[in-house]
Amino acid sequence: MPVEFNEQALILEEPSKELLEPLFAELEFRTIGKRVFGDSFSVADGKNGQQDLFGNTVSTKEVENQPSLFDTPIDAKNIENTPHDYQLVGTSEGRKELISLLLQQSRISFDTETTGTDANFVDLVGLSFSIEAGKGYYIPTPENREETLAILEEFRPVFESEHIVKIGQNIKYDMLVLKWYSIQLKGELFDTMLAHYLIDPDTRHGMDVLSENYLGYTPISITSLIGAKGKGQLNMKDVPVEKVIDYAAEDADVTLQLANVFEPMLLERNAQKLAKEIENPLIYVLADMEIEGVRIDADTLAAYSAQLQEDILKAELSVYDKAGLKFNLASPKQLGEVLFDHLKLDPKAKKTKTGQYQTGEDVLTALANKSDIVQDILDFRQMQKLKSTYVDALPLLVNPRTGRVHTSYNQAVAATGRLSSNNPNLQNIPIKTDRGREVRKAFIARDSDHILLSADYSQIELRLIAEISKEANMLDAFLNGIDIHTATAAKVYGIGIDEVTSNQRRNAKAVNFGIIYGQSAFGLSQNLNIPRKEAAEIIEQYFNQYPGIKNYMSDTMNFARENGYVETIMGRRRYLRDINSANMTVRGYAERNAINAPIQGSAADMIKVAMINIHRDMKEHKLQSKMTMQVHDELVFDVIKSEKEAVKEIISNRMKTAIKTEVPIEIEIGEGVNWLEAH
DNA sequence: CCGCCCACGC
DNA sequence: GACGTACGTGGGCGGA
Repeated sequence: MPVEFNEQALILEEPSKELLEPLFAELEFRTIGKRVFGDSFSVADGKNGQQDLFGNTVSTKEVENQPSLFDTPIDAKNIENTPHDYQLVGTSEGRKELISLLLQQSRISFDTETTGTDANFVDLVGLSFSIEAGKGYYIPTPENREETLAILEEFRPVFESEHIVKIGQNIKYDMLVLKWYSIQLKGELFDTMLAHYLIDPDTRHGMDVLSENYLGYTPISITSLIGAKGKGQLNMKDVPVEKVIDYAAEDADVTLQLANVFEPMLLERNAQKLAKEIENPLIYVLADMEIEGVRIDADTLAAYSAQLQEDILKAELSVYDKAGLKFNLASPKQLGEVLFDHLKLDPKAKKTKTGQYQTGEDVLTALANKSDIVQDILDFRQMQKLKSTYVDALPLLVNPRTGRVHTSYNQAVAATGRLSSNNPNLQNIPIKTDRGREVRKAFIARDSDHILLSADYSQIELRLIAEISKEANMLDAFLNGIDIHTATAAKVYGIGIDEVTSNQRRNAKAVNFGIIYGQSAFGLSQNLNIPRKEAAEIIEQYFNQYPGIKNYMSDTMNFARENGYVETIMGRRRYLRDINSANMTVRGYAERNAINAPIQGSAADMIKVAMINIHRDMKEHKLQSKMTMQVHDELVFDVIKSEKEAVKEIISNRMKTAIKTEVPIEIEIGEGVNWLEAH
């Protein structure tokens, strides 16, 4: 791996964790944490220390008293009342024995303990393994990097074995930590977080909650080790090793036990293939993309920031001038009061449920003819957003080890099967406005020998709704290569393709998107700013011309009502608990999910398959170029110029053929020195 | 610290 | 009469 390690960067006193904390708390990714509660902790601290087969101190606790009905609920199992055998493996001889034991296994679970939550910045503190429920091993790693590397070298045959299945909870994190130490995990993976994501994507997938729900066992909380987050929280490396043994070994143990529970559940829910052929293999692809990172032109952003700052100030002063008073323009509450109480721009101004005036973009735009203050406010908002969220934030996330930004793709957040991205979020980089597009120019190729290449699926969700519904007219339009929104307009308005006006196409486009989301006539009328009656007529014509779509919608809803779930082309399920609710609002939400989830989810399935195949092809052809970003229907590559044609061929082939369909799948490939040019 | 409002993407 | 377009991430405000 072409990564230069910088010793200084490795000794981070304060890993940048503020941003990650909420995410990891939600995932209960148990490496850094929450809050100390007292000290009801009992570990192998000598008083029950014994020698184990590795000649190390053993932390064991036999169940002395079964909990009585009167103090602890019977199902509230925890380390205090549950037999376990968690061992410290702290010597070279011990490790040797453990490694030889691990190498005999067909599957192992493991976990890493680290100094923080961002795999790209942390140091390793220890490793834990489990090969049998109730048993676990903890191997502390020294603070000295060279010594840790030496220990990891001992474990390399285990991690890099093609034959041992590696079980983990959010194993991509551990994979990345190991990659930063030049260990390349290999072999089949089983991620308990992803298994549960396939079993029930709408619920939570953190280890603690999974353990409680499926094992009836409450794991040791991270806060009992490192304390509450905020000032005074310890780092895992500062926790005495005897405390970490149980915590870490229990993690590996619980993970193994969860895998044992989830494997049959995956089969029951028809999700085993998705796990084995899509989600688990994709972990390798995402880890490679993340560690590769993306180059950012910090100088361009710095210059743009200064310019924005100037323009923001101008807009702000203009607003204060026109309003006749100074206030905090960044405060929607204050702005609402100025616009509607002081300037009285709209006597019927709507308020939010918290009693503030609404000042969102659509509200402001509707007021644009009342006062030219509105445009200044919109400009201010837009520039402020660009500056704070992108222009100023991105350079702060450049990793000093690599000079690149390394996003994290979350594979278990979006209930439809999509990925999400954070730190930074590379899936919401601006594109719609000129000011926003400037940000895209700052995403650049690795060096002058490289270019960025962007490949987009064209109208993938509409193609998939045509595919799934088998709607003949829509399939025809795609098969004949007619622009789908123009074709839709011609149908809806009963005119020829050549007669469609740009306004008619715009309306048709809005309906096409509305259909995907289960939009109503009211929603369409709002969106297009047309009378509700007109919107209803357009929708009626739409269903007349595309009867297959109408059938798809009612069939899908009936399926959901009967089965309690809907599914994608690949069988990815989303359970809709509220589909039969008596509450109209709640049920309506579930019904829209029933329509949308198979479409959005099938598109997610397709690009995931493409990514796995592209990744494999690029490795097999020993190409140096890298896939670096995924934005739902787009893949971005950092391509060495000499490989351009070969890479294009692989991308095009694999994206088009990821899933066999009747509807033609088309992609667009662009290239350039930056992301804006490539797109 | 956290919920709300707002705005960026697909 | 209320409701009213899917899925996300994140910055800043302001009340607790």
